[in-house]
Amino acid sequence: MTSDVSLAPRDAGSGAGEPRWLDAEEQQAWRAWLYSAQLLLDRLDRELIHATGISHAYYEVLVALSETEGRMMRMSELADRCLSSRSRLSHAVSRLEERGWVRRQVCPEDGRGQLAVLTDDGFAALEAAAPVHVESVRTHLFDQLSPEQVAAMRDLGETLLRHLGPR
Amino acid sequence: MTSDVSLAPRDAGSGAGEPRWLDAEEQQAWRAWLYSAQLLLDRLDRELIHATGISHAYYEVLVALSETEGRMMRMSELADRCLSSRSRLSHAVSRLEERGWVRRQVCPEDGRGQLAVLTDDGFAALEAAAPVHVESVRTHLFDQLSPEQVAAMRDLGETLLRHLGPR
DNA sequence: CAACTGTAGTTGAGAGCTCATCTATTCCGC
DNA sequence: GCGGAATAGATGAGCTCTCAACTACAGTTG
Repeated sequence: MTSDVSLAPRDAGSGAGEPRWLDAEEQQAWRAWLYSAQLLLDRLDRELIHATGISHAYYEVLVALSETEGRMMRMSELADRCLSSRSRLSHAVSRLEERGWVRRQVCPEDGRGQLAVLTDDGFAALEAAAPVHVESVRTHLFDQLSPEQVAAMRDLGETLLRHLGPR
Repeated sequence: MTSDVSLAPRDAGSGAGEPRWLDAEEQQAWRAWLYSAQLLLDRLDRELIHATGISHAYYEVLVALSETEGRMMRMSELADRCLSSRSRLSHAVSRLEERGWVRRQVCPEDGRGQLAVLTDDGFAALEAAAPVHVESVRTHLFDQLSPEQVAAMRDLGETLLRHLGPR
């Protein structure tokens, strides 16, 4: 009844075979997953922005950089790690540059390439944001789940990643 | 090692108590969930846009309207159902109106209110999009999961919704 | 080493979202 | 039934993301 695919299935095959509609069980599972994912992502993003001024997307850029030695990374690699398009990352780095948290540097080995480098200010901003973010994740995710549910969450995520992931 | 909270915890409590950092297990679970959720939402959205020109956000508006009798709903209620802000929905409905898929109508019971009404063209667009979307959901989600995993997904989603959900 | 092809990254226009603000209407207390 | 508070929704500026060029360099082939 409450589903995104609850349109009455047409009976005459209209091109590509009969759609494989979801049954009631599947719809409830799908809806629950979709709503909870949207709400959780939204909540984490908002809390991070409210407390630190950094969106989750930008936070991930800073984190990725902070984890490399030298705190620098090629733009393309950084885009991949952040599940971001090159264009999106390029814009994002430009804005992080304006804040003084990242700077660009030509890549020595490849004249086409650019290295994004995390500045000390950027690292400091990340250090300030991390405790806030981890607390959000605890509050809205782990504190709500039993150990078995956490295991199931991991299993689910890894299963889907094997299908969806580039890595 | 590969985490968004893997910054070295400072030992001196610096204001709000020691952050409850994630351990390795938790980080893997969190990463797997986050990446898979982002990739799945992105994939579904793109496939829907590519095949039908409707983004998932707009699709949900059409679906919500199609499920009511009279195919109409108050703006606020529609916003709630779509996990959307009022402003966002107002903009969205304006664009759907331009396409001729939705029209606005003053609410009889409340002079302040507006009813969003799904037009026949809008319903037809939805009917065309639904099989495409359900096939995406099947391919990238249900086809990848065992029945036990589907049950776990539902359980997870519902648990999180009890905490996050307004409803 | 000249021409072609592929790769890395940037840019700008346009679409969608957020936030603050604004208008119109209803509800409530007196 | 009047004045103030609350509610419904719209609007516009600013930011982010996407998509389609576009520039610049690298690698490859003759």
